[in-house]
Amino acid sequence: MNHSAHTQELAHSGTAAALVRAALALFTEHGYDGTSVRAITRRAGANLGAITYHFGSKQGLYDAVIAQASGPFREQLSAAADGEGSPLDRLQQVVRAFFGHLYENPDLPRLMMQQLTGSRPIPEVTLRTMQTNIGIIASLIRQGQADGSIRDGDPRFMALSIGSQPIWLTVAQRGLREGVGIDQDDPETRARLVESIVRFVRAGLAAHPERAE
Amino acid sequence: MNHSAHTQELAHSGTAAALVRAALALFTEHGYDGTSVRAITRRAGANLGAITYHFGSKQGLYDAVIAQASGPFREQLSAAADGEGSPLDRLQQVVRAFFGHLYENPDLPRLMMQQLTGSRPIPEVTLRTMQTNIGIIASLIRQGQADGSIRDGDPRFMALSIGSQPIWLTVAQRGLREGVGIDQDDPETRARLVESIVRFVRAGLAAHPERAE
DNA sequence: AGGGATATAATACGAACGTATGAAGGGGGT
DNA sequence: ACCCCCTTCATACGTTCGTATTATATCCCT
Repeated sequence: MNHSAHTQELAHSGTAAALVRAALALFTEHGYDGTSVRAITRRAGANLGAITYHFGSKQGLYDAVIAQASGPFREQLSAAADGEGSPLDRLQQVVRAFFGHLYENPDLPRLMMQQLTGSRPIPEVTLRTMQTNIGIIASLIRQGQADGSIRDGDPRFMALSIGSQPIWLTVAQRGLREGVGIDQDDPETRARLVESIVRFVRAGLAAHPERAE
Repeated sequence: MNHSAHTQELAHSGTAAALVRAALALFTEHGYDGTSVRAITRRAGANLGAITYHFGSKQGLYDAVIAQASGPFREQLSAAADGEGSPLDRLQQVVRAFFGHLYENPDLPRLMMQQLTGSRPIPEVTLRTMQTNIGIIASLIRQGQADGSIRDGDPRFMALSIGSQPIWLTVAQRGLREGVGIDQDDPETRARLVESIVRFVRAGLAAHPERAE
């Protein structure tokens, strides 16, 4: 039997990787309790016992899924934060990167939300991801406050104001389409929405009113 | 048997109301699939068959729970929108009311999030609630744009920027406490956080820079 | 006071769940 | 060719699930 440090490696025999892929889709769609090991193995083309064999248990597979999905998020954001320009300009890039990554990995925010709204312990990697992302934004804000381009206020709270917008907007996508008539699957709508958020964030932070950008 | 228009009336025999109360708590905590009818009836002090009898099925009870929880939200918000003062002042009040209601009814945002991230159809009442709340905020923004106090931009998108903050911050409460060290259970922290959001929103909307409020 | 609707109770049923078990494949290394 | 280890497979076990069924209380109305 195997299922030891499977939260790291993920090439495996193909079966394990297929299980993670299938499980990511199903957990995202139906939640942990709503997804059966039979559904996962069927979708992965694997045997019913494959999850027990490779990951020890359903929970073990879930942990592996979370770890794999959360990993790249932090890197992408800190890359945007290390760019060129004034703090305000870089924050703008961070917001765009935030949206970009969430739009390309729509599973991630849904999974994170399920963890936050659920009752089981929030996985370590999720907490770290939140902490890092808030930290990145807050540190940019502090820089802007130091050079006078960003107004006063607790940088961490302001970072929450910023981060909440991409997260909620991507999580609520389905509800916004069906209930409010805003369809983020339409590229033009999405672009205008992102730019609206970017402008809102910039205006919410700036110490002085700004001419056109 | 009964279970007809039970989404409306809710006084009932006491048993039905107790079922709704117990179900609200358990659905919020563990989700729909994570909550068994046995757990609900046990907590409500009712017989196993009570859910079938009063609501027809587990899903019927869930619908009743959603309807009861979502109802008061819209009213509270539109009350704040009808207050005194400039559009910016009233928007400020709306944000405070938003937070106030979510803090007092912490089940509501978690339930709504579960619906948005889940796969089953989003209940009609939830979609209506989203629509109304966005509409209220957007209409205040339009007023402010008309009198020149609020800058240009799509009012509905700006409304999303505003609404996303109270919602996400209350839903993510547990994660923020455990992962970022921001504890909204502490009244002082909460107050400072809300005021930070209010200022952020005001700055994000205002057409002209403003002196102290 | 008695009868008919309304509510609660105890139990049964079939299906689906997560996991355990043991047997059957299937390639390298010697 | 052989063995051995890793993987896959088929199937069984015990639980728990949502709902149905049937019997017993409880209450209002004339």
